[in-house]
Amino acid sequence: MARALAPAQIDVSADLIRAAGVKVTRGRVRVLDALHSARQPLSHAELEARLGDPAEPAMDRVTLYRILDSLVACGLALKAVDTRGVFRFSAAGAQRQHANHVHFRCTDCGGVFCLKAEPPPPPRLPRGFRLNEVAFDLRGTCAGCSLREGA
Amino acid sequence: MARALAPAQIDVSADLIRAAGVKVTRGRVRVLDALHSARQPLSHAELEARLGDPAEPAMDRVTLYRILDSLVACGLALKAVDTRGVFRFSAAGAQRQHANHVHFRCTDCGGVFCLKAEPPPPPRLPRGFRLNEVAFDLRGTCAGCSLREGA
DNA sequence: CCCGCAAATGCAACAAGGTTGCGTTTACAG
DNA sequence: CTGTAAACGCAACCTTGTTGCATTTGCGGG
Repeated sequence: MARALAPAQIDVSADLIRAAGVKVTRGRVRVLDALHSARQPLSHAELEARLGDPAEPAMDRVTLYRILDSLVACGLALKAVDTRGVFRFSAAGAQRQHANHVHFRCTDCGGVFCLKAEPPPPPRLPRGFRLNEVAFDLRGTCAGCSLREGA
Repeated sequence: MARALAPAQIDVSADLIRAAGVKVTRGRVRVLDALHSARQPLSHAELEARLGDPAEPAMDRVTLYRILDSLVACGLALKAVDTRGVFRFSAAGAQRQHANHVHFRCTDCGGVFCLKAEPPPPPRLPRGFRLNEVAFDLRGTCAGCSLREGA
């Protein structure tokens, strides 16, 4: 799980970027790398913090926004908005592991829990509609919050 | 559809607010009224525009934020975030008609379609979890967008 | 009907998240 | 090696949302 920082991984990101048909720059490689090694979608602020880690020249705020936009535009990253209204970015493909899961969202603490159950088969769609993904989301109160409330 | 601006409707909002146990003010009544007569959740900016319509003193920006927060806090309004990361508010109850529907969201045009089908029974939850609402969301391309893409 | 107090309002200032314009640097094709 | 379009850095700006504080107002009780 905790993979060594082999230079090989950098090449993977670089190759992906090259294959996407855009210029390979250090910034893009670093950002895509960070997205790949993240276990959750990251906000702009979180990415900025992570990239400031090494002695690197700490990339510009605007540049990071533009890099993220370009990665989204060429299909290497995905952009979504969280419950606070902040954009979060993830490496394309990373979210596939959560597709077709059943999720439980706690309306109290905002937590998301993956249930083991398989999603039910989708109903028949009107003519011309093409299905891509199903999300079976249950909303309510999780065990922890139920307990605190009941007390 | 276009209902007359009977003063009766104002009283309905006022009564709801009073029943919720908070002070009845002109601002709250106007806002709740606007939310009730809206067909979709409204953003702060949209509400501000609608309320500026009559010769009313055009309520303060911050006051509108606080009125919305208070309506949410006492359960008369709901707050959600849209794809742009902006908060949208709706009168409580207005969305109930969409709860427990099956929805199809077009990832192309962003449109939401209500399907007639009933949502499948929810799976067994871990101990302590309390279910409140189920959302069976299908994502893909709607008929119109499929057609345009195929062309 | 008036009084008092907590709640609500208005105003100003601030903070975070995101965008635009422009001059400079850099990847990379020829 | 060189030219050029793309990417970058910087400064300024916009929108959305929040905080502090002084003033006004709803409304319960005298």
